[in-house]
Amino acid sequence: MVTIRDIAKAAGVSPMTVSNVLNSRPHVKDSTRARVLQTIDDLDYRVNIAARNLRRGKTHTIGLAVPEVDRPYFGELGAAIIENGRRHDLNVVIEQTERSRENELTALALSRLRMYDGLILSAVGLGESDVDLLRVDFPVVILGERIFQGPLDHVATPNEDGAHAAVQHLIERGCTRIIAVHGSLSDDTDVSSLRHAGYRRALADAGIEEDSRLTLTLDVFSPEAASAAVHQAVDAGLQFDGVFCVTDYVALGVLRALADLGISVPDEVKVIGFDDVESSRFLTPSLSSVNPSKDLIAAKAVDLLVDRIKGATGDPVEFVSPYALMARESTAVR
Amino acid sequence: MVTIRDIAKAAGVSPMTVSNVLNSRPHVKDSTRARVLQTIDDLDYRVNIAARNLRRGKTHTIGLAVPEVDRPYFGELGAAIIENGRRHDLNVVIEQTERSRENELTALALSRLRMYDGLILSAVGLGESDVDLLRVDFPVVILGERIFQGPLDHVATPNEDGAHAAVQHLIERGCTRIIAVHGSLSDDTDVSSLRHAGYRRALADAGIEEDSRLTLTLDVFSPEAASAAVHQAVDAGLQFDGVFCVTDYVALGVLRALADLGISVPDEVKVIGFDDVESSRFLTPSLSSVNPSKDLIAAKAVDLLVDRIKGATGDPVEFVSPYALMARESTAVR
DNA sequence: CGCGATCGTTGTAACGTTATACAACAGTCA
DNA sequence: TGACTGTTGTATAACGTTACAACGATCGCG
Repeated sequence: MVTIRDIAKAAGVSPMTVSNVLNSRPHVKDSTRARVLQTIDDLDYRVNIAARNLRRGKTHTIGLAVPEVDRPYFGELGAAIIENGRRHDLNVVIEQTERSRENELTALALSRLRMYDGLILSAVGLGESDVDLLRVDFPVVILGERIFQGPLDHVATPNEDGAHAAVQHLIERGCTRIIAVHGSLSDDTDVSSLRHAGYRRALADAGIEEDSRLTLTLDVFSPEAASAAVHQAVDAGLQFDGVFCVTDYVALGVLRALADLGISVPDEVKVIGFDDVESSRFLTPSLSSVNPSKDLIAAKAVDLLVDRIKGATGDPVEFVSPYALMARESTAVR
Repeated sequence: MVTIRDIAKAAGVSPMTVSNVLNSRPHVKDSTRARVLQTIDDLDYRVNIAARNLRRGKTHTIGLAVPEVDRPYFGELGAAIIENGRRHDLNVVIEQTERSRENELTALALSRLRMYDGLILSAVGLGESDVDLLRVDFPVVILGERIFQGPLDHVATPNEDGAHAAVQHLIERGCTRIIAVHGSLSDDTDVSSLRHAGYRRALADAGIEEDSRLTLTLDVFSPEAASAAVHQAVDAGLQFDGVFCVTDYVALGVLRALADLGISVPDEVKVIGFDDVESSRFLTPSLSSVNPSKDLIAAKAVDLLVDRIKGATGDPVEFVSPYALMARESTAVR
């Protein structure tokens, strides 16, 4: 392995001068700089990042831990975070927690942390009860779904208000019997519960009485499961004219099931999702959805993290991103 | 920052003994071990990974560089690689190259490399002409699309044969005028060119004469662009009864355009994609596609990389994964 | 011409961990 | 008794980089 010392020897300078050249610091004569660069090129030298990180105590890298990298929403979120990281000269690496509380704690607390200057954690497994475990002396921003009044900065999705707007939109378009398709409502702060609260509030605001049979709960969070749930509901004779899906990902299965059953969207049933994933615009029918301003979420999360990395010590910040309702064919009136 | 030395002092042992405890090495009395562990817990000590990596010269982490993390195919690939990495106790981090040759070279050659024990690079910007730049003395597996007879192990997608099977399938279902929707055919080894070759061979095998007007080339690789291209072709009066899409991602735009134009799939036009992304099963109509055995690709890539990390020095391996044709509604005959 | 400021460069000492070699000690066996 | 084995522990010296202080040389200025 070629080290800085080899370069120094070959170029006839001290290791420190090589280091100065590598870091484009001033106070190096142009001719010396050129000679060192030439030597670096000749010997095909590469900086050893581990050594540099050790010495500097910084890695210029932040981690992004998401539940699943193969869910479109998290792919798009990752791309947005990477883009914002670049603005601050930060390298971003993505890790997967597999939706498990344990892995989220691992990402958060375990040794690996030390390879990053900070972490953006999209938490779905951790809950209010884990607040004490979040007291880490390390820059972390909690992202996305749950509400935390914890010790960490939090960038939240407008879950309840967004869901409220979505369901209100269905009601405005004439729906009165609206199904809600959710993941399991494990506690009061998971995505499904928060969005369900918005659903209920919208019904209440419109004076529509809630019917618990209209809430379909999935044990697995997937289009397959959503599709199966809709099939089962229809087979059981459930009447409905609208479906609010907790995510676009789930809506994919719902739309598919309705097509299988020969139920026309939007004529017989209107469907709306949440997340406004790229592909939703291209489905047939195109899927109405709530856009949670992913780019803003990413920008805010990175900015907050950078502040903390720089040493900001203020109280934890809670930021709820705005949302926009994207009305498309799946909720059209004709 | 609490170091191993602090623990040693507090527990009344040498730093080396703490290290031995941390790495569960033998030759430490149980009582000593317990005392050290207690001290570690008391002082809330965490290993400094940078220091350990420097000293050990290993990181137990591999990188996966993909063009775009927000394309479903790469999300799914990432998930598969992570899963296979776990089998070898390897941490996987994902980076984005933005489809640029330059960034791919950066990921490959630049300093960052040193934070990983190896790299899996899904190359779309690099070409045959860059072969010399690939002579790195570092474990790297090239993934996916292009053909390389380079100095590195290569796990290839069955591009030509898969495309051939897809187009043959269209022909068997009665299509005779088949559009091909591609990205730019920049050289002979990019995805589009390879798959296009399969398209042409299938036409030739069936005795269908090629019509160059039926090849639609996108300058941007997106559903939007694909949709626009189909609109334009139809407006120009182009007659066709089948569409072969270079990826499912592009097919999304094609299906959407056909729906906009009131052209029925599969009755008037049959459509097939490539990649067999998860959502394709749920589209209406569900999209026929070529499944390139993503899991096998991931497993093979990780295995090869692990071998190289362990020091295997044999000739570069070229592995082409098998494919499976998934016939769905978009190519059904009724 | 003398003095402080600036420039270009260097030596030294870490950063926190671990590989290596070896020391101290107890027990075993001939 | 002494040579040996095995256990438990430690001292030392790195890994490759960079912060810091300090050096001689050059320069501008009064």
